[in-house]
Amino acid sequence: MDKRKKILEAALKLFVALGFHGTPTSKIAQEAGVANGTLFHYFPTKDDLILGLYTDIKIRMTAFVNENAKPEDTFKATMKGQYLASLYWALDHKTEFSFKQQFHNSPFHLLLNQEEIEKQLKPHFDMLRKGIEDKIIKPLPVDYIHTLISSHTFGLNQYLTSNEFSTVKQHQLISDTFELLWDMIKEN
Amino acid sequence: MDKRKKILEAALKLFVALGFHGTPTSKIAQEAGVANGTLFHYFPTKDDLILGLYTDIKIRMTAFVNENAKPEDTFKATMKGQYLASLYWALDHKTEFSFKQQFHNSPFHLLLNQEEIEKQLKPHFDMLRKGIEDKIIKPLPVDYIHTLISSHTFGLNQYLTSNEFSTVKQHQLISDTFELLWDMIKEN
DNA sequence: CGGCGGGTTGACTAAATAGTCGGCAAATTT
DNA sequence: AAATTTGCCGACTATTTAGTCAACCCGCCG
Repeated sequence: MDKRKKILEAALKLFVALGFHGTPTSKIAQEAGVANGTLFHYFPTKDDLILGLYTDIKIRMTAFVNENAKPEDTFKATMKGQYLASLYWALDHKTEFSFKQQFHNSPFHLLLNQEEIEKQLKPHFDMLRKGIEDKIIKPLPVDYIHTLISSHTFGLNQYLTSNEFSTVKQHQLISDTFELLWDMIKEN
Repeated sequence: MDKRKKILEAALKLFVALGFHGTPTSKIAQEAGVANGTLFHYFPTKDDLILGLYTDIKIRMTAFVNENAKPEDTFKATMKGQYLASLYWALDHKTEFSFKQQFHNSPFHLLLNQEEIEKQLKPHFDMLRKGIEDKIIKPLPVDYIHTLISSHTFGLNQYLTSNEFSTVKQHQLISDTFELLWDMIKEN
């Protein structure tokens, strides 16, 4: 039941293991336990499938971060909340995270609507701008700060994924790393 | 002349534009102005070609960084030299950098020899360990520091690539960013 | 009951693809 | 000059692939 979901799950697993073009649609259908035609019923082309999978993951991740990162009283606490939430999501969804990474670093990311991306980023940028106005963080271009934060998140995630740590230690490391990041951008 | 080189150049260009499996060997041969069979004369399989291209780029990059980042008197200056060199290389070789990124984030990176990688990283790790011993930088795991630095480099590069800055401004930004990074890891 | 329609099937096809192979032409060696 | 090697060619093939389609199943409504 819910074959669309099964297809997406199978596609995720295989794309991460074999790459986009390395995975034939027939194998995806097989892995999903679904006929070949059914796949094309839900996703008219392979590109549609890849893009559909990306948006599905993106939506689920954004939902998680929004739920778990409620705005706190201070600017720093709000930022930390978001930082922690996205990192924990990535750790709990390694395959999804790996897919996202692969997608962003492939020519497929060109299929994305640039306007759409900016719209999604706007709240975050607004928050950073406010932090600058209030002289809490350094007056750097917001997209620059954003790039630094996200690559930082990505790096830490890679480190945590390639080493196996206890949950406690992991939490400690994430928290400490946020402090490093904060030192980097806070106004002195 | 030097068909091998022509093949590598064509492969680089097409892989970045179309993805690994999105690029047929026939198109690579055509773009290189070389017969189909010639490609397979130099690279018995497509995987060999991808791996060959990766090592070729890696070698050229390492050579550049080693030349341009001579050990300076202070620890910080040495580190800054390396940081600048790799960033300038990336900016001067955008396509190569993009390929490297795509390669690392694809299942192909599994073809790499893990031992080999560690051997290449050793000098860098040794340097960081010395910095810790001498109480110049914070006593964090060296592979952790390394991950933070490289993701940082990657992020900055992405930022510089997606915005067009003047050379002067670019240099300024790179230098400033190193200071941010340095503040993050230096012992207080 | 009979017919309607969305979801599902899997055999099928037209096109594309990685890799082969027999041979050629220009160096290099004898 | 003959023989051998080497790099190179491009037509060819066996296989794979994305996508099609006619038929089918089954719940639902008139």
